[in-house]
Amino acid sequence: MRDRASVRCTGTIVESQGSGQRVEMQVSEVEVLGDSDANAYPIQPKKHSLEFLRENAHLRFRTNTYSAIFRIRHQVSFGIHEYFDANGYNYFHSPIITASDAEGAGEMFRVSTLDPKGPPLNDDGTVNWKEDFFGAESRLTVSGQLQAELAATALGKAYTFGPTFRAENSNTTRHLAEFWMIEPEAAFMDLHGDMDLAEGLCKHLIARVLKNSMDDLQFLDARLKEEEAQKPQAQRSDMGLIDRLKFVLENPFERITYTDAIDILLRSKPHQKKQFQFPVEWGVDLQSEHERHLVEKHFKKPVIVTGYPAQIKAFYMRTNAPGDFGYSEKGKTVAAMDVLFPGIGEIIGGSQREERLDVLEARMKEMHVPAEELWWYLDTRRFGTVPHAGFGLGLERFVLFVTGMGNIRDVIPFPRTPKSAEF
RNA sequence: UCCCUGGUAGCUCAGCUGGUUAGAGCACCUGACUGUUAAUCAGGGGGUCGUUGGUUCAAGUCCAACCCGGGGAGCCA
Repeated sequence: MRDRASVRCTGTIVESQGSGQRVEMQVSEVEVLGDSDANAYPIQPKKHSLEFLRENAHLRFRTNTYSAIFRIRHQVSFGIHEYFDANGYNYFHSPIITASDAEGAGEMFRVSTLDPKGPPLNDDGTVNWKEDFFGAESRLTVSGQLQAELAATALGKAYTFGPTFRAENSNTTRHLAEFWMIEPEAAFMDLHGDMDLAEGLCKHLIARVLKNSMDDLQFLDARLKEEEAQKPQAQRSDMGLIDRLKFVLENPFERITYTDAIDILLRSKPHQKKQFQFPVEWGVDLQSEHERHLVEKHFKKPVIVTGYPAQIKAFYMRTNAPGDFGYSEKGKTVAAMDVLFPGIGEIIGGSQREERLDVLEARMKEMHVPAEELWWYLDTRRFGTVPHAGFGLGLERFVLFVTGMGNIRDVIPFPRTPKSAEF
């Protein structure tokens, strides 16, 4: 029998004489169920780098770090259903394959059964997609939101929770090509309700993990402290993992408008000392450095930013009028909201949707979104339209926060990223 | 995709300005010892130095291209 072998032992549990353990087993019989060649087995009984374990993703669950992470991931996933079910939301399955490329959330993966070496061609030399499996160009979904809106106008409250795909060449610690997204959508809900829902969900999930996964959290907390101890003093965070979760749970998220956020940034030290790399002025999108300043330096807690300029946001977001939350004299804004978390940045992006057909169509034209392809979506506005709102929460980003891990590839079992789809 | 950084034994890494047979700790194998739990002691095996090409009498070391990892940025969840 060698290290890492799987065994079945028969014996007696007795009080242990050793330190650091209460009981031990005095074995009378050992059966080797599966031996293991310790020479060939990649995971050694020692501390491995996360990079190395990532290359052995098929075995990394066997380490205490990853088993803790994936137990917590389960708690979060289960808690999502628990929260929405308790609040009257219907779990709605949006499609994974879609024939529309106008969802507007990013580059898409093509789905095809055509032979790439010699696809059927039209007279003008372009590929004849009518010959393809679905009779049209089809792709993997980047968002279930449009379908969730259909569900909301029927069921009242609905949420999707499924895999989502982005073919963006993003190489960061918080992007995946395949990730799991939660997208609630509710009829008769405005942006305030949307924010309440988002904050309520985050807090429910944190509370659930604190309740059900304390052992794993303590392990990850200790792991994090060890890691922090090797960093220079200035980069260490003042709170441990569990303290951080409790803090977020017990304090209201800060809610500010984009216009106020810009004002805060303009008055901030880093701006006055010209330490920001990107310009701060009304109309530009908030960069990571700006979000970090607001969340980690200025407010020191999760922040919800609302009322972004229309030109930097998606076509389906509701245009603000005077008196609306987030309206600004400085330019056209929409009823959008981003929830920003410390260390991660945007964890939720949502909005009240544009329910007025004429306004929506004008906006689509302005942003070159092909209305013909989305005729079915526009039907929600044609036939008994209703004010409604929703958001998208990235499951892995949330798990990142709850586990205190630094790389999104470590909180999904088999990460799919540019140049990497093994296992 | 851009910027920075790295790729040397199974793992973590050392290898100064190019110079003979490339090192350490851990892991592994053999033996000894042991109420051990990061055991200990002695001995042993193990590397085409990311790939390809170039410079040179000589390349792990210098140059170029490419591949892959890590950090940051953009796109966003």
